[in-house]
Amino acid sequence: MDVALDRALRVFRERGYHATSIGDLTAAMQLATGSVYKAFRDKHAVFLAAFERYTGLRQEQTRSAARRGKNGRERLRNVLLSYAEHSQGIEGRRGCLVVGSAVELSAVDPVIRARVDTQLKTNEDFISGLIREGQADGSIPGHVDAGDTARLMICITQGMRVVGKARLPLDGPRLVGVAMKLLA
Amino acid sequence: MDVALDRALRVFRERGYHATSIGDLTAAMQLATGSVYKAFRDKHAVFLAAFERYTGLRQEQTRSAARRGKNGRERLRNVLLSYAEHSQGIEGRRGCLVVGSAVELSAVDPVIRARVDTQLKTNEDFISGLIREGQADGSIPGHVDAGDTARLMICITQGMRVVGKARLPLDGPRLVGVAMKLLA
DNA sequence: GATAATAGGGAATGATTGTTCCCGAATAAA
DNA sequence: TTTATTCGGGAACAATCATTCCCTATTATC
Repeated sequence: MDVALDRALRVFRERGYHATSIGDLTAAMQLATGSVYKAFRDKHAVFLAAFERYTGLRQEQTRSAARRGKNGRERLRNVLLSYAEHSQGIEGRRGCLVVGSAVELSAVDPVIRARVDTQLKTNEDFISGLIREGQADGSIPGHVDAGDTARLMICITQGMRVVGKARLPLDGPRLVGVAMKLLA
Repeated sequence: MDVALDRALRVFRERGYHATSIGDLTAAMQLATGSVYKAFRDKHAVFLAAFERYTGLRQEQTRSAARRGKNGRERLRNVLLSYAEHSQGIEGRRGCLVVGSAVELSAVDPVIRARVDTQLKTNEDFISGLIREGQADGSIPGHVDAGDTARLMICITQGMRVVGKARLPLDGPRLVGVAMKLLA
C-alpha cells in the first residue's frame, strides 16, 4: 500500500492535482478504481496522503544533509545544496509537491493551503535555526538577521524548484556559492 | 475584446489552467460560449493569448521600475523591489502566470514550456545586463559573476511569487535589503 | 469443512468538461 | 427597402471526469 502511495505521489508531482485523472492514478498505483476508493475516501484524500508522505520524506532528506556539516554555516550550505540538487535534472523536472500545491491549489483549497503554510514555516524555522546555530558557534556573523535571511532563502529554494521544473539547468555548487554571500 | 482578455488573464492567474473551466472563462469575460470560440480557437489559445498579454505587461512594469534608478545597482534594487511588491498582498495571491505555467503545464505542454523558458531567460538576461551596467558605472564590484548572480536572483523572484501565492507576508524592502548582499 | 468477512476488480452512473452547431439581431451592401 | 453578412448568444453534443455499486476470489472464523 505504501508503494502504491509512492507511485501516486510521483504522478501528482509530475502532473499536478487537476491534470492527474483517477485513471492516471489507478494506472500508476496498479490498482483498480474500486480499490483506490476503498483505501481513500476520494481523490483529495489520496493527494493529502501523498502530500504528507512527500513532506515527511523531504524533511528527512534535508535534516540528513544538515547533519553532515560541522558548524552552522556548513550545515546551512549543505541544506541549500541539497535543495539545489533536488531541484535539478530528472528530480527537478519531477517537481516539488509543496510549490505545486501552493501554486495550483492554495487559492481554492483551504485545507491544502494550511498544509503548505505550515510546511513553508517549518522549513523557514529550520533555516533560521541553522543561522542562529552558526552565530552561536561563530561561523556566521552576529549582525545577520536570521528571520529575514531565512525567508529570503525559502524564496530561493522555492524558486529553484520553479526554474528546475521549467528544465533550466541549475549548477548547485555555483548557485549556493553565490547564495552564501547572504551570510556575510 | 482586450478587456475580456484581461478578465480571462485574471482568472487564469488565480485558479490556473485546469481549474478554470470555460464556464468560468465566459462568466469572467462576460461573453457567451460561442463568442469565445469565435475569438479563439480553443481554451488553449485563450490561455496563450493571456500569457503573452501578461508577460508583455509585466515586462513593461519591470523596465519602468528599472528606469527609476540612477545607476546599475539602484536599477537592480528597484527591479527586485518591484518583484517583491507584486508578489505580496492581493496581487501576490493573484499569482504569476509564468510560475503557474511552469509548475502546472511545462511538464505536459511543450508549447507553454517553450514560452516559459524564453520568458525566464529574458528576465535573467535583463538582470545580468543590469549587473554589468552596474559594474561599468562602478556601482557593483567587478568580481561579481553576472550570470550566476542573475540566475540566483531569478530563483529569488520566482520563489517570492510562490510564497506570496501561499499568502505568507513579504516585506519587500527588508528582503531586497538582504538580497542586495549578493552584489557585494 | 462450511460459512462469514474482507479485499480487490471493473462495469455502470451522473456530473462536468471542452467544443460545435445553429439561431436571431444588427450592420453593411445593393 | 431588400438582401447579405457579420457577430454574439446559448442550446446541444460527445468525451471525460470522479464516484458508486456490485461481483468474485481469497482469507479468516466457527
